[in-house]
Amino acid sequence: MRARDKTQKSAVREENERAILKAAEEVFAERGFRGATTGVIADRAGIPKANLHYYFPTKEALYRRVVEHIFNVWLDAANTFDESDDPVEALTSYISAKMDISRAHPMGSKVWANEILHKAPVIQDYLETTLRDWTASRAAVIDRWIAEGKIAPVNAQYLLYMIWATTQHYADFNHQVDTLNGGLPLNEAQFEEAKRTVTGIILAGIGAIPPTAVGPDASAQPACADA
Amino acid sequence: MRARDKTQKSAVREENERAILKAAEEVFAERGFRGATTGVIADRAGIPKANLHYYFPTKEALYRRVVEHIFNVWLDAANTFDESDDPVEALTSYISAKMDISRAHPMGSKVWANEILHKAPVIQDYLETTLRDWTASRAAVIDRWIAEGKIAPVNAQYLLYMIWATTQHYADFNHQVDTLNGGLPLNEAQFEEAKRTVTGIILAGIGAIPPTAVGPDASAQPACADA
DNA sequence: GCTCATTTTGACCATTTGGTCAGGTTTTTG
DNA sequence: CAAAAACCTGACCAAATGGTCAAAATGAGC
Repeated sequence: MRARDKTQKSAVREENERAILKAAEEVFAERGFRGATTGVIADRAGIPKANLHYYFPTKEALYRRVVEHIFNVWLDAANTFDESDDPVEALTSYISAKMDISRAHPMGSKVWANEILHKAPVIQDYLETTLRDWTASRAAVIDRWIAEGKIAPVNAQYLLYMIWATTQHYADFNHQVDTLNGGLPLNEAQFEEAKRTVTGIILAGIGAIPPTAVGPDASAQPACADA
Repeated sequence: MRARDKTQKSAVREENERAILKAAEEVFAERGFRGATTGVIADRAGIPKANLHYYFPTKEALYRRVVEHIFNVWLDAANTFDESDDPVEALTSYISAKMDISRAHPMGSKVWANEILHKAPVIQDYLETTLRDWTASRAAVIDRWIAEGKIAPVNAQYLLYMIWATTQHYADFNHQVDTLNGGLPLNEAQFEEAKRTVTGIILAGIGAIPPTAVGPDASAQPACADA
């Protein structure tokens, strides 16, 4: 090819980068940045190590691309928060989206966790810009719900942390969860129950729904706790 | 010394092992198992690397000791769960203890998180014995509270995960929490509010207390959510 | 089929790192 | 005090690993 549009990637490049990034996400998640070796990543992508370095000059550049991709997936899920202005609907869909990502995309969550654990050497700027802005604006939404009497007064920031921690636990700590489940991954029904439990406790915890009203099939007595 | 009691450690050995283990916990937390080097650990402990290897023959043996120590700290906190048979008291003291550990002992939590993230190569046996037993017995307690009508029916296992995830978040993700707090660690008042928020949402979420009744100073209207 | 950019790869290198070892010093004990 | 045990450490080594490079293969456009 003589003069390709510089923004256009050749098919082979596209395909190789995809394979490398997929392998890299797995290996970085399993072994951390230091524990991951370009040799192993290349093997898993089915190419020689020297070829990997042709596409990604350094291990750090590759890692950066992986983390950026994960951050974008995370941002997509974050948008479900805005699907409704009703706290029950908004939080239900947000929690559901985050739980689904934990199940379908656990490697990404693990890479993120690893990065934060090691003081975010690569993504500190994201934390200070995009994440900080997102968090502040959603905290404002929650504060408005409180002002409108839709939910009980709780600290919005710490509520968000609670949602993040709980949903991501099913990705980051899935090995522990699996072990405590007899060594098997949660099946579909178990995972749905976990999702209902998390959603129910959060929503009841902020007074958006009565306790025990977990899930749409909640027909039990409305149960005001101090009755 | 000719014939020291084999279970008795000399003072110098005691002191050196202590310094090494302290340094090791920090370095393993900051850099993970692979990222940590015996050289850096020795430096931070103030001894030559060869001396470290005199006390701990291999890096893995040292790591194992660190993880065992952390597990014991964790078990101590776990006992606060049994201080009372009242769900509000028991869960309040348990959550409080776990939050305090996250604040005072974050390195340990991070080492644990790292280990689980990497599929627990060293502590799999603990997960399958001590942790599994502890979890099952406390789940039974929670189920009894449900049967006695003290709390709403929730899945005990997933409730426990929620408590672990939320409390440990303040240790494992403290860098993210700090960044979203303007780059500064949570001060005493903020941390206490986080603790109250977590406790309040959990307890209200399972119908043990009414929403908004967060903390002992809750004198606001009792507010039954569905009123 | 010629040209030239792109892609591929085995061989290689410098650095890092876990761990060893021989010989030394200090402490305990009889 | 003498011997034995415990402790200390600089120098060293083999393996692993991130990255380079030169030479070869490939393929698009003329």
